Amino acid sequence: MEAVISEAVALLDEAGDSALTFRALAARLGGGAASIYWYVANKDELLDRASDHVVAQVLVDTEDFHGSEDPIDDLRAIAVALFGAITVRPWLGAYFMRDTGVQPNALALYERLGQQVLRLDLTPRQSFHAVSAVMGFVVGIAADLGQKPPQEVVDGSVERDEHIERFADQWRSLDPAEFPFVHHIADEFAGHDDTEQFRAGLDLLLAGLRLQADA
Amino acid sequence: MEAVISEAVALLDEAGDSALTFRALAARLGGGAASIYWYVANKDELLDRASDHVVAQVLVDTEDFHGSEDPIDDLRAIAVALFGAITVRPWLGAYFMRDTGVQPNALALYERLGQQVLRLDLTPRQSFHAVSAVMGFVVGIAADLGQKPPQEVVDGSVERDEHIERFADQWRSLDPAEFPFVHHIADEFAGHDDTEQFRAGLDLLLAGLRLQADA
DNA sequence: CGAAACATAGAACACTGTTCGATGATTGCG
DNA sequence: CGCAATCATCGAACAGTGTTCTATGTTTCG
Repeated sequence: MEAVISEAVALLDEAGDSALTFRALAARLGGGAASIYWYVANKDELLDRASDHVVAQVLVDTEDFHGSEDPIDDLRAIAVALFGAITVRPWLGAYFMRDTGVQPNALALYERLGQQVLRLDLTPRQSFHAVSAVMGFVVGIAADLGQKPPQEVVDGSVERDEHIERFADQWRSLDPAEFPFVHHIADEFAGHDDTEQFRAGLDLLLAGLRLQADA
Repeated sequence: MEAVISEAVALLDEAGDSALTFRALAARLGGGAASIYWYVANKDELLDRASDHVVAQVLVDTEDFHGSEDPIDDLRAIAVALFGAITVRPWLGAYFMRDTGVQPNALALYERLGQQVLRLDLTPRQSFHAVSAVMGFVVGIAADLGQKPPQEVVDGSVERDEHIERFADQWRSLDPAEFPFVHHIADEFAGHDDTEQFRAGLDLLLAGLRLQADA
């Protein structure tokens, strides 16, 4: 049983979303496809269990992220850790938003974020909105980055830079009068780092939260 | 051609993500499934075109959202409009994040957000991060709401409240010592409004942005 | 008129999730 | 020990999917 979802995660990690098929998974486990149905009711449950399995690891990794002087620092640290986990596993983003309240470990993570917000001076409604916003932001940005490149860039990172540069060139070739902003940030886009981009947005969100807490 | 993607959008609107199949679409159009391949190379392109088609409408709806006294007000208005469009069409969220830079109308929307940010006093990098953050937040939250209820709640909104209430009850039955935050916000969750929740998070983000612009 | 471009479908293929029924393996117990 | 009951596995089949191929009509226009 543990081997089933463990191998499912491995399969997703190696070849992505579309690679997880009952027959492929069965081949890895050295058995028939129908056998998997003894452990899991359907594919949805398989994905839920796989997601929850890696979220459990995030939970472990963020175990000590509490009790620092500034609750918002803890909040940021947890969010960054979750973001990192989804960045490494793009498939996780897609299957994360669904059933946030159903998958036990996802709920625990939600709670962990919430406990930091509890340390701020906010109304219940404000804290509910704050945690939902952080969670949504992390998942949204991470899923955004989850779009895999066309079919190249499955190897070296040099080609990744080229791919992103080609994108920027495409932007630069647009009409400057009609797309002033795209031109304005084309260079930034060309040399951007995903994690830095995420942290910048997160900091905006947290700055707004701090403003609200200090009001 | 116009009829193809138009009917595809209608199909997605009526019965959701899984209802759009080549055979079902062909039946609606009164023809064979293979005929669709004359207009579109594969299903991915069909979905891209369908997405872009409705984003075009968002573009029209937000045409006048510029030039107000406060650029951030315009930014908020555009974001809310986009959020509304995805709320009405949950399928759009899932297919929105991919190829943001490829689908022309999505790029135009990105530009429209960016032009408001240009009015703020920011570095190119800051404005790049700001627009990406707003875009990611909208899509992330909207996609989060896109998870359709189990299989009920396809009709009256009364049952929706019951469904959400059952969720809240489940939360309330957790161990208060282990889940203090979940208990703290259970009532808020039970009576929450999706749009209000979104706007609250967006306002946090925009407050942080204003802080950065005024610094 | 006739050829070239446009447009349409039916049949088949490979692949997916899923079900069913039969067949082994293991275990507990009288 | 023997044997029934549970646990576990698998092959074969089904319905449904995206996609391709090839053949056939339909329109356009020189």
